[in-house]
Amino acid sequence: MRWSQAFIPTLRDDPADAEAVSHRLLVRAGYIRQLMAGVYSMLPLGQRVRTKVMNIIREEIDAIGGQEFLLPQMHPREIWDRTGRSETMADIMMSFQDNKGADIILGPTHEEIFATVSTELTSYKQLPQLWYHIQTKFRDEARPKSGLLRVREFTMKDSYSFDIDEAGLDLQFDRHYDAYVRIFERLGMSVVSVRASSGAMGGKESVEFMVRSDVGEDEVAHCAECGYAANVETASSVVAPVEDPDGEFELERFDTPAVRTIADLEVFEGGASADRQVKTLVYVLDGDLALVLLRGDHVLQEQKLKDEVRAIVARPAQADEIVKLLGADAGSLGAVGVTDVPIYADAALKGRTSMTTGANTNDVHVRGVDVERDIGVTQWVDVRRVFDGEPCVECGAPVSVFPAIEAGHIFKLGTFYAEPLGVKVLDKDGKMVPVVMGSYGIGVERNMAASVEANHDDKGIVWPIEIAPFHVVITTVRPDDEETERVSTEIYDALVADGVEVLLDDRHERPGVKFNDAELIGVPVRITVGPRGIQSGIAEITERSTGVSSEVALADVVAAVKDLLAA
RNA sequence: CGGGACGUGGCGCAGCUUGGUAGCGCGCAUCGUUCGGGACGAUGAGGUCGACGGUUCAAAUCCGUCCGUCCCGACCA
Repeated sequence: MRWSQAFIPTLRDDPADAEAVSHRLLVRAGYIRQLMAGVYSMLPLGQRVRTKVMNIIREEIDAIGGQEFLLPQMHPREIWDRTGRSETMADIMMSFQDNKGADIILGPTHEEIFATVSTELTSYKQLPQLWYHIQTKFRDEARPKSGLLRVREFTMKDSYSFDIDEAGLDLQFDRHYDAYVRIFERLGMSVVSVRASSGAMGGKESVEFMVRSDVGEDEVAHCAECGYAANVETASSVVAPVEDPDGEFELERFDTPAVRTIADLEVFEGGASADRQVKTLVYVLDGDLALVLLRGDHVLQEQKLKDEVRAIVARPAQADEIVKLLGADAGSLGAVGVTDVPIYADAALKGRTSMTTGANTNDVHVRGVDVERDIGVTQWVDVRRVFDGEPCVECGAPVSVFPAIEAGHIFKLGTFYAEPLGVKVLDKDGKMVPVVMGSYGIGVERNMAASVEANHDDKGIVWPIEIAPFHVVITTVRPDDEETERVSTEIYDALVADGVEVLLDDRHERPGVKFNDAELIGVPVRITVGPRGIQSGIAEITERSTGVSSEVALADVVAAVKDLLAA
């Protein structure tokens, strides 16, 4: 491709308000343009990279036995009603009515549709199966952000495995795990795999692949010592023990005028330090009120709560709901004597005595609380958020908590979809059994952006060779010079004949402009051809990643470049 | 969904307080001089000032409504 004929609209100014480097660079270097919130056009450079990312994924999934499908983007609502997800995922679903008035959903994912196709499986002899497609997904995210990292329309490779039993699922799951590791490696990213919450997906076990990044929206707790890694949505850590005073204590109400927070009570005369208070939260879990108790200095992790009590929707109760239930405002709440709603207490409160908590009367607290004696705990749970530096549950070393981009997510679904959608086969004994499923997702454009987050410098993008839009850029220093044009075209033709993807920068620009643009768009290898070099029979080869240049005899340029690319 | 900000040539912005019919930088076109790390000069093209409504002799500017985009938070496979 000759640059003078290519559409590569590079910009000198950063786009306004771009907070993620990858977004800034992809826009400036002419890869993408925004059409509306969370919806992007791929320009030629972007589409070349996107295609390469998809091909890498395709290769790796094919390599573990995947069969490629293409399922539709429009789904009849009824199918989603059957699994209940038209309810549970309602807030992110894009939908419309066709001209007949039928409800159509633009697929946010494809479990239901693959499961529908799979009802044609009839025998255990047909299993295992591994099906996938690479298709556009629509998710009406409340807040798209960070360019390609969080969008409303995107491409995803999602695969689905079908097995006769758990053992088969485990095998397919492990194969996907390895395939994903290879994919991320080829995309130039180091990932940490973490235990995750499966959220609205149903099923039980899931693993997320996380790329550490300041613009990531998830948080990972990771122990460098033993390798423990979990999304903070499921992570645990060791609780620093607190010594309670010896002896039996009676419940004792006392006035605490104007005390409304844990911190207030800490400094109040006769109060208690945060770790000797019981924090009482009122939550609405799938429509029902419940109390959630934590140690005063601990923070609730909502997803952990949802997982513990198997709730789909959780929200803090509103002020009026709280007063109606407990008779006091937030700030004076306690669980002592409460019997009419479930009480979920965090494990860190177990065995604690002489604690202080609200008395369910405004401006009154109660001390001397023995948690197990005085509170009717329905269920002990682990719902505490993990913080950086706390001891690892596995080995005791301090864990680090850092933000990360979720690059891929794999799930063991079990029979969550097979049951309602009737995916059943006859087993060896002629018995009808539900098929055991897994699902495995990886977002194409998000991974493009994540790769840029991981591979850039102050000059621009530094693509790994496998996904670079072009392998080589030939920068002609004087395109108007006949010899330069002839020599650079010769090199270009020779490389192209060898299957190398080359961009010939024949634009009539000053060299500085062309060098800067080449670096900005991130082409891995640059060949500089100009009259000065031709006179002494050489061209210059520069590696983008290191910036290192070497002068090579014109006759050896093609071989030298191919060596570089192969390395 | 709550809070905040913004919307003016392709891109980045000023002008709005105090109404008088639009300007700067970059980019773009032509010509010339340049040319191994973002050149310079001359000439030129390009704008329903987000939309609709109102006030006014007159609206980018004042008022109202709506739409859009971004940021913080909530939410989120």
